[in-house]
Amino acid sequence: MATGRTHRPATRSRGIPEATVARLPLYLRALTALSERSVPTVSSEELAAAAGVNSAKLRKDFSYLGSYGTRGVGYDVEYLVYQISRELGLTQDWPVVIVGIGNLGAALANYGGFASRGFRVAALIDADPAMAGKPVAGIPVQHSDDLEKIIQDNGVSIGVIATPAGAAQAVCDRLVAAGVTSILNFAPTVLTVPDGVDVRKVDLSIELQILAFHEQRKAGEEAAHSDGTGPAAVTREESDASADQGPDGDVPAVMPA
Amino acid sequence: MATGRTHRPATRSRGIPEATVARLPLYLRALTALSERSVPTVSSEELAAAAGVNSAKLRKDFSYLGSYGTRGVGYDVEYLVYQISRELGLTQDWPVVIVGIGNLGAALANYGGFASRGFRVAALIDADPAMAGKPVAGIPVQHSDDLEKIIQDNGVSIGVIATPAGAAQAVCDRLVAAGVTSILNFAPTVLTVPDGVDVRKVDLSIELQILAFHEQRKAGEEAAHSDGTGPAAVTREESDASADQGPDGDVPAVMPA
DNA sequence: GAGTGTGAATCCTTTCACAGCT
DNA sequence: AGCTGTGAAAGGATTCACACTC
Repeated sequence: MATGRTHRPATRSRGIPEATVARLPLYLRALTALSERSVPTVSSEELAAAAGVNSAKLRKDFSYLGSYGTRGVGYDVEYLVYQISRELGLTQDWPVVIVGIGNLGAALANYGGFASRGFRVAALIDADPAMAGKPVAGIPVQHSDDLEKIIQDNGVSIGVIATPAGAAQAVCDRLVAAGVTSILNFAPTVLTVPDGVDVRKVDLSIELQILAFHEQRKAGEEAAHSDGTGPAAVTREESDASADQGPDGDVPAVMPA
Repeated sequence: MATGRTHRPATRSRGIPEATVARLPLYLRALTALSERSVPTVSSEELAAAAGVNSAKLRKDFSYLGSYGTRGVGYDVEYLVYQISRELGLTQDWPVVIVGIGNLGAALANYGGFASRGFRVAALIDADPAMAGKPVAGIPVQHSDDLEKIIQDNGVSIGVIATPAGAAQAVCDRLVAAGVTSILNFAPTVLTVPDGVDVRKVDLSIELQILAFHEQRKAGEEAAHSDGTGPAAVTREESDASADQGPDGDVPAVMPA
């Protein structure tokens, strides 16, 4: 789903399934933690537990990357970190711009997770002239009039949209026209983009609504029979967060305050 | 994904596929927009375009809810809004607590999308004593010592975790112990919860990493010529238009202002 | 003995295409 | 004539289970 589906059938099989790609960052995070604790190797079982997936899935996922494990032993942590980083394109530095420096944009700018893993906040952009020059997370906000120039000067190909829904499509169009080919959209709107541009969306209220659905069901079930099924036993989360959706994101409006 | 699955073979079988559930909020948003414009009915084709999915999928999704359309005509907007809201459990009011009122927590508290659709921010909770009493989005922050009491007094069953990663599991445990059964997790950690508790996660850096993967692939593909440099100095120009999504084939506008 | 790598089976999701209602 | 609702086909993703390697 999301993202570059298209060019696939043809050419060489660098064919890693989307579902696998979506889990690689998870594995990477777990591996990084192990690496920091100087753990030299892990079994699929251990790593799977740390990442919150099951081990068969993890092994299958890794099999798409190649045979990086050792039978009877497990995986070399450092080596795997490198391989996954390379596969994800994180061995290089990606300059990112964030457009829309409201509460959310500021939160994103301050979010350490970006900088830590291959991403660098190259610029913050906002339409409000009053914001211009003000530093957020140590980076001065620039006015959106200069959007195209900023994109080009910094060679940015990834943009983050954190504007109100009403402004998102226009911002998106300008980003794309200026050369951005990947967009992470936080605005609750469906973005329309040309082919070849990837959009992923993160939609807070949608996630809550999905939870509400399950919550409601639980309430209904209880009514049926209080059952004696042993509760508990521990499971792991997982969920995929942010349904990825097609090349575009979500839906039209109804906006926030 | 997530969610406690399978208990019981399910007598009732309110069996709506997860993938469908994840799209219902999307449809709902599109329908709400139509409703506000007083549009009385929509065809699956139109609604699908607005939601960014294809019409066959949409019809199949709706078929799990029942037969709410009229052949030859389409769907009654108001009626569908009601049916989907009910299915998602949004006809009732869900009190939500947000734990961790940093940049992100504040952004969430201010996010209008919550209040608008069945959710009510019942309380903001933070571990920093200095925050206590300070209003964020008009709601006074409360100290985390009182977490259990707050949950119980407000009958909260949905919690949002926006704390740093290190604090997330402990907060999660306390929420669950106090009665919360659905958690939306923004902290970059895998949460372990008892069976019967749903966790969905939203992970910003994972989304970016997925984009980087595809971005890298694009760069590699056009490697036939030019460059030699990193992704930083890209000059793009592909983009052939025609986002696939819209089954109708309307070509997106690519121009900015 | 321990643990990876992977065909084969299973399950879930999407897409097709058309019968059937209005 | 138009559009929904849905079996059936196709495609993915997950899980099983075991041969194979260290």
